[in-house]
Amino acid sequence: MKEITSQQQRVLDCIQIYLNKTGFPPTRADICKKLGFKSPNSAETHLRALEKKGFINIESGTSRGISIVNNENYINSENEYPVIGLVAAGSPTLAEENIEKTINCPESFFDSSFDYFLKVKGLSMKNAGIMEDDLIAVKKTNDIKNGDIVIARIADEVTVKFFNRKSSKIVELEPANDDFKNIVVNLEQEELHIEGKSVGLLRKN
Amino acid sequence: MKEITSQQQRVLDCIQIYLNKTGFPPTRADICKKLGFKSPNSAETHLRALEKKGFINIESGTSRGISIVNNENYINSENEYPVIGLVAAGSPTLAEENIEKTINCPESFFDSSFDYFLKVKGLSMKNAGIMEDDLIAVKKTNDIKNGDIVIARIADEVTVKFFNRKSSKIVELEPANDDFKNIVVNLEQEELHIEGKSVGLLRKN
DNA sequence: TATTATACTGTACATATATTCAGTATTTTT
DNA sequence: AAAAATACTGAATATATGTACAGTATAATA
Repeated sequence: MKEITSQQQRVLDCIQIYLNKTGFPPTRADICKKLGFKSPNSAETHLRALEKKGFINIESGTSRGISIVNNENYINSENEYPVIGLVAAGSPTLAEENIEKTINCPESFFDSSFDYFLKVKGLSMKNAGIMEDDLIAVKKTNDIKNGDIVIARIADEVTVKFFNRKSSKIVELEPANDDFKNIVVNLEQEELHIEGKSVGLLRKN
Repeated sequence: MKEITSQQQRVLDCIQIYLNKTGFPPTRADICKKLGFKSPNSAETHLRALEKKGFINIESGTSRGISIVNNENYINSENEYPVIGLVAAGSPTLAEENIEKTINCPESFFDSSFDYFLKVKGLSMKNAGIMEDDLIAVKKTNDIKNGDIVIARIADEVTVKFFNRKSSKIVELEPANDDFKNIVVNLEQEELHIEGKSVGLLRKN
């Protein structure tokens, strides 16, 4: 890290003091007011210099987008995961690829990483403990083993089922409910898309 | 300080997370993007409500002029919740009040706040989609309605069941599995402790 | 029953703000 | 001696942003 000048130090201090006082960073104009500059460009050039020397980060195009570079730790592995609605999982139908809402959840929440939550409709996986409106944590992957719970798509019909490869050509998608039948897919005749597999489940009640 | 709603908690969490990540507060649009709102006014009204309740300060006319009010209650949005093992939920037996591990989870994760995760043994609640090793989010409360899934204790036997008050003296604890029978509790003869109720469920697979 | 609080979408607009360009001047580095 | 960095003023502008206004809908409260 390059050497800081006394004026740049004043600007850096000013940012820190402003942050302590208000909880958010100053604008260029705020810095000018505090340090007696008459042009916002005075602050701007100092900020650029501080950024170049590694004392701060500036988020371009963002108001008050100044952050003081702190030597260490951001323990931040938080993310907003989208919740996508599956219209009917009983007899599989069209999936609405609409984000209903998002859920904040640590990245390491399930044993494996995942990409989104799928809201289940229907009871075809009832005996696997997957009920209506449950949220399945879906990981987009093609690494599927027999017995995995997969989110499968045939044409534009999406369904949640157990995966079971019978042969190189035949895959069976098995429900966990006696009221539903196995879906036998002949890969030579139909195209089977595996959207992903379940790595966890979330229920709010 | 007034009570915060779950949506307001999500907004508050969002602000804290954004602050941790960037070093400055989010705009209304940032909050909308993170939480899936489509109108900046959604964020605005939540912010006004949070300000009114004393959780944040808003500097009027100031971009990103949000600061979280420093209070003891609100440490962080995230918390480590203990996972407690329930030895056998089939025929209810002793509960090991040992913390197996902890899980990091936002406070606002379920629709209601909760106190710990209970790891389920047995399949007595199978038809309610509660399977072996599932984690039930338990809220310690005595505010129980018929149909709630409760964590009940009779003497030192703990079990998860549907709650059903039959009369002032009789409570039935109902399993969700035909292989199990109802537990009829005569409150005049036996002491029934309600440890809490289920407000959510978490499964890792 | 009326009212308030909550929880949103959607549009619009004034202004807060970042940022560029054009200068001037001094100091430091190459 | 030339180039680059520092340290400013001043004006201009595109856009980032707060915020008001107009709706819709549901739940809680008085």
